[in-house]
Amino acid sequence: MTKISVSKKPRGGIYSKGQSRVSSIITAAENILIEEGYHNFSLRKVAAAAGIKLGNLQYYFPTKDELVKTMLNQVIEVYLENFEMLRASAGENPKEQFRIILKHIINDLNSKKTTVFFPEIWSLSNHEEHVTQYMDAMYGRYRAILEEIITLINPSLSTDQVKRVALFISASMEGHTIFIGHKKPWQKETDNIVDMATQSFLWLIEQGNVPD
Amino acid sequence: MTKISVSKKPRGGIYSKGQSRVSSIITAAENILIEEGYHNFSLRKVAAAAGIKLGNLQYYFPTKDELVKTMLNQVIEVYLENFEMLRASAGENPKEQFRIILKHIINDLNSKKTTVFFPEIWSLSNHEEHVTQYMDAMYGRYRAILEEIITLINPSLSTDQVKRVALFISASMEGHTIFIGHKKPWQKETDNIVDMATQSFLWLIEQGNVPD
Amino acid sequence: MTKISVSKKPRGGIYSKGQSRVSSIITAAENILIEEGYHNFSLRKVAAAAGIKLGNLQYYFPTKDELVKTMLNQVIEVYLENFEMLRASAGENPKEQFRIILKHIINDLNSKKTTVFFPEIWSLSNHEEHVTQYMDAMYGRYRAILEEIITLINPSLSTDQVKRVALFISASMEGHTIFIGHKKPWQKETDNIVDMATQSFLWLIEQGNVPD
Amino acid sequence: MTKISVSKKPRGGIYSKGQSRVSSIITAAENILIEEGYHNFSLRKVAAAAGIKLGNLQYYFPTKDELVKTMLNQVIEVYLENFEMLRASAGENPKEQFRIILKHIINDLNSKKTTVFFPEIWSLSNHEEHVTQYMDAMYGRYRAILEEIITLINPSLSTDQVKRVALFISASMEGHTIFIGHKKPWQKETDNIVDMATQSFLWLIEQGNVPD
DNA sequence: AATGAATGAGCGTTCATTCAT
DNA sequence: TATGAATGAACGCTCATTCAT
Repeated sequence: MTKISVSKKPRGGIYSKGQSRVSSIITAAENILIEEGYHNFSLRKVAAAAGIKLGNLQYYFPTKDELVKTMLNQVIEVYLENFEMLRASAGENPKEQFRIILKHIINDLNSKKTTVFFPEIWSLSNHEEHVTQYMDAMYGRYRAILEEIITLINPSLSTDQVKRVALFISASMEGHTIFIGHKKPWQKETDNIVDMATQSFLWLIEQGNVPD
Repeated sequence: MTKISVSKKPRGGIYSKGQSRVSSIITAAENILIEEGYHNFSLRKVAAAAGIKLGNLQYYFPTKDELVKTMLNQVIEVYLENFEMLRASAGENPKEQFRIILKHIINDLNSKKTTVFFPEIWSLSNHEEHVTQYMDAMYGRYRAILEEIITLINPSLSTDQVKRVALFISASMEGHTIFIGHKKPWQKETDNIVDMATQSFLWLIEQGNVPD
Repeated sequence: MTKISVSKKPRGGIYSKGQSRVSSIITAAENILIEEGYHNFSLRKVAAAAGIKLGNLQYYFPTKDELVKTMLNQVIEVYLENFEMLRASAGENPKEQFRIILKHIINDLNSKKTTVFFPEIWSLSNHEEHVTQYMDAMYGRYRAILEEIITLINPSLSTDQVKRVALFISASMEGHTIFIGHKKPWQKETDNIVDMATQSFLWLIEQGNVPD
Repeated sequence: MTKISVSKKPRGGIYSKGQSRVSSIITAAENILIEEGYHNFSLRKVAAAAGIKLGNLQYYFPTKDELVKTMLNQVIEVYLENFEMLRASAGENPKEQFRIILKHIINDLNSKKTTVFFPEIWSLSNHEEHVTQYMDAMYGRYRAILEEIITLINPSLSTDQVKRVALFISASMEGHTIFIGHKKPWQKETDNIVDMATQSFLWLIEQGNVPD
């Protein structure tokens, strides 16, 4: 469960003003990415959104790549932290935990940030090596949690079987982003999707006939 | 099942020269999109890849939008035509048809074109209105086929239930693009994914407990 | 009173279809110039306005210059022909003729065509040699008519005095284009301008104290 | 007598380098406009004339419109300031003031800048809304000065009569630009034009028979 | 820490022109 | 006659980046 860190850390860590600058820049960058898409993402727009001049933005993030990396890392980190917190607070009954987590994941797809950010990451990961690494690491940690719960639900599954079914489940859920996400045509079906997902995935886990 | 057509057709009707130019431009555009991603997609690159000058490309496609629309429409059309042909030749046993179609869809994710194109479309659809329309229409036709087969497998499902389960299945399968697609880390799991998908989706259809 | 002619005549003189093509092109060109100004005047726009393809337009007018020359010549010619017809039908009393002609000239400034065309010609004449020639020839013929009438009104003026006062009068009237022309703020003052012009110019002619 | 100001100011406030850059760009722009005409006016040419790169020019003037507006505003401003200074130093005798001012205005038409700039403005004002505004405001201030003097010469004229005769006089004088301006065929007649203008306009004012 | 200034490259687009059909 | 096809140049503009202040 390796944590990915940005090679050259943004400056201004000590001073609280600089610190807040960095985070306000990241926030601005996230907004631009969400509103305009990566193909319209520019440092000038981020600077304007952050209320600073281009030159100053580039004092904190010398290159565009630096900023994008930091931003993606941040988004992913926050996303996973929330997810891990959720798992920690999900109670003791494994099947109940599973239900809660599925529900949370699927409901989260409705948020604008998730709806827009993830397709950008998927698209970028096909063209930018370092994004691929972030993404794979993210889904690794993500699946790790599913794997834990799956093992609790059906301890007779082998490690490989668990990994396989976790992969199947996580992949299947990601796919709903483009159908029930923010402003997507099937958003109102979210609860029904949760229902069908819980049923069929639990059946797959419990029934145990997973390829080995 | 409306077929979407491009409003302002590209030139090149009378002479065969123009006809082939148009298709070679589209091919070049697809390649650039696949190799570089939409954020690096430029008319100059497409023209170079097509072996013509920029000015000539813009004789056939007066605006970038025109070209992108035509290209997306083409890719989607070919994709759906293949899919519809497959369904037509899939034999008589509904469950067998379902198996074959799932297998085809999931195997298709391995191709570079599918792996790269679809995330670009998903991403673009969040920022460009007309891409949203293309995409929604495409998935509409795509699900229509699934709905037919689902009805054959379990005729006791209501229309709404059929639509719901078709949505769930198609969405779930799309999600695998980013895990088992071309050069993705779990490509070797493709067959196992087909197996798990077939099992769990068939169970969901047959067991009949779909939200209504 | 030299008549300016286009060096290379447009083709299609014999065939009536070709003939009308030329004139419909000229009409289209005039409209584009009026609506868009010379800085937005292009062969493509003219072709579109004429309802033909660019290639065909350039069959009749091989270069942009050719078209512009022909168009300007045409506009000027029609303008002068109207003016000369007016003078021919203006009655016998010289002062009355003068009044009628002033009134006609000034009223003509209200028309969109005159309001827009002439400033374009003035502007172009500062940068394009051949336009200067057209323009000077036009104003020469224009003043010739004024000179005739001025001589009739006050035969005691020398030739130079007549030329001088005709120059002063014609120049003064041209200036009103930008104030009382089509959509100009003082359009409603047109009649009052006619009144003041007639009074002061007649006084200048009759009183006879013109520099010699 | 509203002073028109440019909405989005060009950069270059703090450092003197930027300040002088702005004015050298404006000068370059004026020269290009004068030498080439607006239909040949391009940012690349202006940048080259200013001895800077295109990108740098656009750092100071983000859009072409911005530059053109600023340039026109500047030219007009300087023109009016000179005119107002002249009026302030024109002595006490109203008729003498009038003579001096007419002489100045008409002589100014001989300068290349005036000869070329004004027809460009007239032409542009027919196609670009904001140029119309600049131009109208300019002539408003211009006539205001004439109106003052006219009132002094003949106090019995009503406000409307004064405005009317000022309009007539200023319009008439503008018209001479295209005949006695820089390199125009009648440049040598300048003094005679001054003479005729002074006589006839003074007569019109003093005689008092202005439409009301 | 922040802004000003400048560059060079690339973008989508428009255009006059030439030549083949 | 008329259109199709293609080119090369220029346009206004956006951008990431560098460096001075």
